[in-house]
Amino acid sequence: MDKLNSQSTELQIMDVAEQLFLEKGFAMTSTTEIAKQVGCNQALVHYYYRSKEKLFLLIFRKKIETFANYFVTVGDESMSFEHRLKLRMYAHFEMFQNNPKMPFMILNELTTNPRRLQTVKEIFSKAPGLVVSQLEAELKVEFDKGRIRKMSAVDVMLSAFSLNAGLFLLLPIIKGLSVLPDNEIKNMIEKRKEENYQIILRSLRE
Amino acid sequence: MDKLNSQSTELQIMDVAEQLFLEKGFAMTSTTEIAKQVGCNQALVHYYYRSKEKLFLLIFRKKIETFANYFVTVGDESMSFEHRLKLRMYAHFEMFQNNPKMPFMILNELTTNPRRLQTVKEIFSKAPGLVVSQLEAELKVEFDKGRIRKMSAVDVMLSAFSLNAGLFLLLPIIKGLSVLPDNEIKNMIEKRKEENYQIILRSLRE
DNA sequence: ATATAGTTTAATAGCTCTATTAATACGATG
DNA sequence: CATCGTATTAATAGAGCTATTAAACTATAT
Repeated sequence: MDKLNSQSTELQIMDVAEQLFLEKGFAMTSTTEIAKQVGCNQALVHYYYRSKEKLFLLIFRKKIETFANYFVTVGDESMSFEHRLKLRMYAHFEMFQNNPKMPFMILNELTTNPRRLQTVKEIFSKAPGLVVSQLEAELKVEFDKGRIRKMSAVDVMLSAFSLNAGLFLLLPIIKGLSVLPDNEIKNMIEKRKEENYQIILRSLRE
Repeated sequence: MDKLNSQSTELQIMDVAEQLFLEKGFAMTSTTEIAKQVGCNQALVHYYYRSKEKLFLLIFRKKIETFANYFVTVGDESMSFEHRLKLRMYAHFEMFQNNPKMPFMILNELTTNPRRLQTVKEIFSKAPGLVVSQLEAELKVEFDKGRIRKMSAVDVMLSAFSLNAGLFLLLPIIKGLSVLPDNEIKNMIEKRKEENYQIILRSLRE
């Protein structure tokens, strides 16, 4: 193995682990495989991170926090409702673009291992219904102006989330079934960013 | 263990396996656990189904076929475009309602184990682009009438799929975070069926 | 009652995985 | 160069898992 790697072994382990956990999930990834891919002894994984679980939680927490942080993006009071909606939708989408495998990892771990919901609860406890009630208020203002139909913030968020996450969840399958040539995929993703915003916007129109 | 169960052990094993595979995925489910939950010896699982992989594939194929079959639902020529769209969206949604854990299982297995894409290809090879081109044609008719904006069938299907599957993928998390009281969940699901149809319909409006 | 086919069990081989331990190599510092 | 802390390795305990095998059980037909 080339030991010319600039990074410390400790960080390399973390990086490789992140890749593998994202790709195949906690259960399907072994510390042996991580070590092999780093090119070091398997004991080193435990030397630095004690246990597979602890190493995983480090990475998982980071992802959840990235995810949670997105929610603070609010936009400016002066902007139109449409503009603010667009900003949010784009920010959400771009977070997934930068972490395309995050949605699957989070979904996978929370579904197969419900115990992990606790971790999420803790991290989200800070800003829980705050975002929802914020959006709720904005929707009410627009509704009172007669600009949009009556719709709950939870519903809007659920739709937006499904559309954005859905694309990235399906991406490996789309690629695998080679429905689209590789070079057009990037294209398609970029188009879906605007499309998803449009869908949410139109779904609100009276 | 009560051996008064009406079903044969062979079928019981299949049923329990289906539950567990749906719940926790292939990797996280052991034949030992299946046997324990059935109340029989672990060797029986292999006696009837040879290997864990073969047992899994039996179940996985069934799910994929259920999924693929939905696509044939077309609707009547005489109906309006809206009506046909509604029929399809509802059929799709109801298939998920009847198999709420199917989306996760399929997604999980195809993502963590790309080798399984082959299985899907085989099953889908029968009616591949047929459904897409069918919808494409219908969209063109409506577009030519000036009733809807220009949009590709793939885009529409991706959106519809994301919205419908998204709800059922998120359900365990929504329940786990106890965002909603248990009795209101059924309510919410039923509302989302119409809502998702509305979203797709509105996304098409010129 | 005995033979026979189909079920079920206990035991275990063989594998892989996590985690630990003790020994060794490395590298900086005094 | 001797020392000391850190990094790394080999070896292995201990657990769980899949799959196989041979023996035991059960029911049914002759």
